[in-house]
Amino acid sequence: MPVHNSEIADKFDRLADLLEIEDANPFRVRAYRNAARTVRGYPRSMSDLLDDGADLTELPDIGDDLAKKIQAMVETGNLPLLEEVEERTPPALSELMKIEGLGPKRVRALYLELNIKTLDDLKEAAESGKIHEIAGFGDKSEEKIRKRAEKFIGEKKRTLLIEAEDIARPLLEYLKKAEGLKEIVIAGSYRRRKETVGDLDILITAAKAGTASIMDHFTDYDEVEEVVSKGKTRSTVYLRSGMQVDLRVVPQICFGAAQHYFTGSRAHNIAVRKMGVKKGYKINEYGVFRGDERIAGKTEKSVYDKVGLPYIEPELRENRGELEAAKEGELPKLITLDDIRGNLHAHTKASDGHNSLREMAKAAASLGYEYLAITEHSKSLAVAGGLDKKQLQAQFKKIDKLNEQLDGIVLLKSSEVDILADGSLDYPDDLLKELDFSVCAIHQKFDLPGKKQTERILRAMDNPYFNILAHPSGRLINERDPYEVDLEKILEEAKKRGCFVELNAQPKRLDLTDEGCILAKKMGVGISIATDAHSTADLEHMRFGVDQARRGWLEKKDVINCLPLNKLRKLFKRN
DNA sequence: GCCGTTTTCGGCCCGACTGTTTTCAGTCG
Repeated sequence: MPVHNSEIADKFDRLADLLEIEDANPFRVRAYRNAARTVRGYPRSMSDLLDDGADLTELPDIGDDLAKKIQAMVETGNLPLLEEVEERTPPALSELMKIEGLGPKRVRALYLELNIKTLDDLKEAAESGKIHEIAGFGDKSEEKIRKRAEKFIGEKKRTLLIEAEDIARPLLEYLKKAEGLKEIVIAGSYRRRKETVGDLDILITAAKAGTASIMDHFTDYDEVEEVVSKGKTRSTVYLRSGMQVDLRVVPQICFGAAQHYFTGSRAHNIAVRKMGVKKGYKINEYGVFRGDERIAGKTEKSVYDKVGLPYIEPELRENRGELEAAKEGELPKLITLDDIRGNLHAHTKASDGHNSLREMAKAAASLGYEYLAITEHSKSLAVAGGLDKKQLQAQFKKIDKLNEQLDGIVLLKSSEVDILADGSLDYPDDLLKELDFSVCAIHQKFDLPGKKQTERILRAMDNPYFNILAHPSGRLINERDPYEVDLEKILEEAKKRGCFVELNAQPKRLDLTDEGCILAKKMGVGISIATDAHSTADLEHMRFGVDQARRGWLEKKDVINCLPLNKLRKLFKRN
């Protein structure tokens, strides 16, 4: 079983935590964290890169030493240095650092003074009142640690973007009523449209700095459960939903610089600030400074301008090559929702959807689409009301009839055809021939070994009536891991065969991932952004798909459902 | 441990808030 990038990154992160607790050189610690970030976010697996004979030191923040360590982990699964460090410093200490308010220094103090090694040790010490006796800890610290250790449940789950929107919307409306407020924007990963967000970063500008009344208004919000910190320019709270919200208030003149700063990503910001340093500037949330002189910061564009770059869209700000592309004038012109001309994956009552053909058609037409494909499940997927041959042909007749009555939109005859365990398709060719095109997907046997799963999909693509591979990883965010599959191989073969890959826009799927999109684009495989709608309301999830596509650098030309219908039909004819 | 238009050593992004402090360390983002 090949070692995943995430496993390598986790090991580096754990090593960084433990070294930090040991009071190692902070820059060395940071080097491991940077490497973890690079590896975790890299679109191809380290194992594949090494197979191809790639030089890992060409990756950002990976030097000779870390390249060797990565190679060792790929080959043996082990990181000997981590094991060595774990011999002398209890591994569970890195868990304790996840508790709010406990960093390396305090975890170290707790360990050295009270021999606290685990969460249980910590709870016990807090209960018995031993903690406040340590130098640097007082009654308040002890009480906070006691409370937080008690309800600590480990890794905090990130929230789906669509759920974050539901939390943010009423909060935003409430905050807008604050006195003295000029502008308000949600920054952070929410603005970068990441598929999940860890917290909400809200930025407000006010006529004057240090507007205490705005902070009071914020912490008075009736969903606030706990105020973690509260200052003049920055406050943090937890809402009842569990969502952490950070609010920052800056003067209006700093809006652009602050927006840039709080939108991140961290890696992108650090890289931009480094570029500023080279030019003799200091960049922070208040602006761009040359010495004491403030030379930019009113708009984000002015910040980029000072480091010699064009404006970079928030979705690209991950330090995944956007700065280099910007320098070269090669930034993509990102796709927008308006570029979408149709939707190639939708269900009706005939299988497991909630609306009729006509209702779906009308809803799609009202979104301005030229076409909507009806893609009921195929016969093997009985749990989802899969259609047999007769039922499918009956539905096609209905579609033909409805198409005669519809104006401005065309329903396409399709099906979400199951890819069976052996790689064959769930309908015979003579039936598949009747489809305008097919959307093919895996719905069972998720746990095949990677090689078999990949072969299964390749075998399916051999069928000349295979057009689009739906939700290619099968993952459900926070619920189900992706199945083992060699995406690069699949994309390579899809390109050869004239097949396409879906970016499923369901907020829980968003499958392809952003990194998958980057890879598909690089390999020249066309993408269908499709909602997999099971109701008329689901059709509007298209915007999440477009968000993800933008994070994946996709342009209008990379997305097949930006084409008019006549051109799209030609794409589906395989020879 | 990484990195280099200040290039193989000597730097490494930057500011706010809290608590325990008498001027700052630790933590966080």
